[in-house]
Amino acid sequence: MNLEQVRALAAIVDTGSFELAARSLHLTPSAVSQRVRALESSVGQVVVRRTHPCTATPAGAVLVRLARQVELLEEESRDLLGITRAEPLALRVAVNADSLDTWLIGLLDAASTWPDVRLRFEVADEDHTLALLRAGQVGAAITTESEPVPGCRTFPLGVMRYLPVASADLAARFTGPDGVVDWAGIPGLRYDDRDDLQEHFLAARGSEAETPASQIPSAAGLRAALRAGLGWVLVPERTVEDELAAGLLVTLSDDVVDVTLHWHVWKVPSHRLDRLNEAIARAARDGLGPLPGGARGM
Amino acid sequence: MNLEQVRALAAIVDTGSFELAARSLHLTPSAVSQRVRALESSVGQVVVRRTHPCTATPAGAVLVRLARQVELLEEESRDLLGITRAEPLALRVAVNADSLDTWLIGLLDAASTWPDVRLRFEVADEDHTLALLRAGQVGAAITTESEPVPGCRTFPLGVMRYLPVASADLAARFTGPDGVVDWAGIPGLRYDDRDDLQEHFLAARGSEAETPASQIPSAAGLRAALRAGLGWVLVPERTVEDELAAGLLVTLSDDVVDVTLHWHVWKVPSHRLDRLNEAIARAARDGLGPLPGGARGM
DNA sequence: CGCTGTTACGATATGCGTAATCATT
DNA sequence: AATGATTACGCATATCGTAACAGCG
Repeated sequence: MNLEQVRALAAIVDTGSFELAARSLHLTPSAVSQRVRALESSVGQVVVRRTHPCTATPAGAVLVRLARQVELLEEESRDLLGITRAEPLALRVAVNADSLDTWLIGLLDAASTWPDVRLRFEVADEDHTLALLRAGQVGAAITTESEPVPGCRTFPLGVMRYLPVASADLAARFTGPDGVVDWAGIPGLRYDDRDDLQEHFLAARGSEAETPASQIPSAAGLRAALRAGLGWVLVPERTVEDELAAGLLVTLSDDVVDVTLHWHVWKVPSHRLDRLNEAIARAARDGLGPLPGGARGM
Repeated sequence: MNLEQVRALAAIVDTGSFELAARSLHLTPSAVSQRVRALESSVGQVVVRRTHPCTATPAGAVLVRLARQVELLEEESRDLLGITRAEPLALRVAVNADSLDTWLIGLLDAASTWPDVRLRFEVADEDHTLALLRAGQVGAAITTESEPVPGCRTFPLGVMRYLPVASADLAARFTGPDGVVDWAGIPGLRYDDRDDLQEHFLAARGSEAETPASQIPSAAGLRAALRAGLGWVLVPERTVEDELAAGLLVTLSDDVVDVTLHWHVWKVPSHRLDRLNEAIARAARDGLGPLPGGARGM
């Protein structure tokens, strides 16, 4: 198996097209096409879907992961040999939007001092982060599932607590004299159409959850809408602590939603990954709630 | 960094010479020499000592490990793609002689059913197994130290118990009427010149251990010499259970030497390594004593 | 019809083998 | 001297680029 050809495949999946891949490899599109052709004939399977953007087939995903892991090993060796490359290595990490908006910010401070890596966060739904990891597209992922992934190490990060909040006046408008919220009537907000957390919350409260919630796929936008009284939303506790204390926002219920987050990462020996693991664990310790079933470190 | 060149280096270290490496790569010695030359000029360091046999320099060791780990990843990908190569992959493991003679035999039964790997045991002194692992020469090692190796995973295996034994008549000859053994007088046996276990045992008993022990670097030979009454020796308990029960051999003291063994293995995602880890853990569970400080699984 | 991937074909250059040379024992 | 690594050199072939072609939106 020719690893240069595998690299070409990875570049295509990275850039999304043969043309951009050729540019990044300092080659012509023709050469890239020929490399992929040779690779496909050697493995006997189609490795890339010629779509826009180009995507890896299941067979291609295996090879993409191979390319990335070899790249990591190679950089590790280069470090040990004292050969420093000009460009830092890209570490792709799949995360959910809420994490990136909240506790992962603590990681960025640490990461800013790493000269040899460039973090590439792929924001995805919690379910989809695992798919990206399986596909070899990312080297690590934050998930809600602790189900292990082949070739990966897993450790629990902590609990992210969501509170049902709304602006004080909106809450007052939809709260009865008995202090019970009219869940079916109060307008909802949500980040994107994959946000099933809120639907579960509503379903558990008898509301059939067909409430057409406003959709604002921006953390800042969502908070602004929240403050403006456009609707209620389940948000990470940390993001609204100040507003709650100031009385601008109120919780609609004492119930909370606790989501346990897990870290999955390639089992490849790399000090870059080790350092990332440590920093992630630290950021989680600082920014997430403790684990439910007794403390277990990494 | 050209991985074909790195492969050539690994082949040289494997075979011990440029010529044999060329044969194994289906090339001429000239081509191998040129590859190494190109590699050395690209990393700016000498990677192999032109001795007999050829050995890797520190820089070369880094690259050899890279080659082996990439090979493992590549095979893993090939498995996932359903491409089975003709020749199984060589997994190199550094072990101490005693383990290979005793509890590791249980592993061989399991390993015989693996069509895709060929185990290559490198027998070495316990201290040297770690060196082989660090050098990238082997992918896993059994050691007496739990000190972690960068890029490796470690778990404890269990305790190997050594008994001081001798033939019944030799024991009788060097045991006083008070039942105390004349450690300074009784002749000793040992496997090889690295066997410091016995010297420690003697030193702890006041004997200054300059006893010129007979040296028999063969497990079968050592046991034959033991039965023949040539000397006493510290041997793994399991190897002499039957003879002790039959009264052919006797223990010279109730004191035992317990050595805790540890497993170190590359942190590379490979189902071959995972399977090996499991089998090792199982063999250790069956063939070694339980861990001293409370049971902790892998 | 423009965009992007593929193919045909000529050009080049990487890298091999042959054979002579050098070093080491 | 013999063994094994290196080097000089010519050559083959893999691989690239150019340019024409094809599929698709």
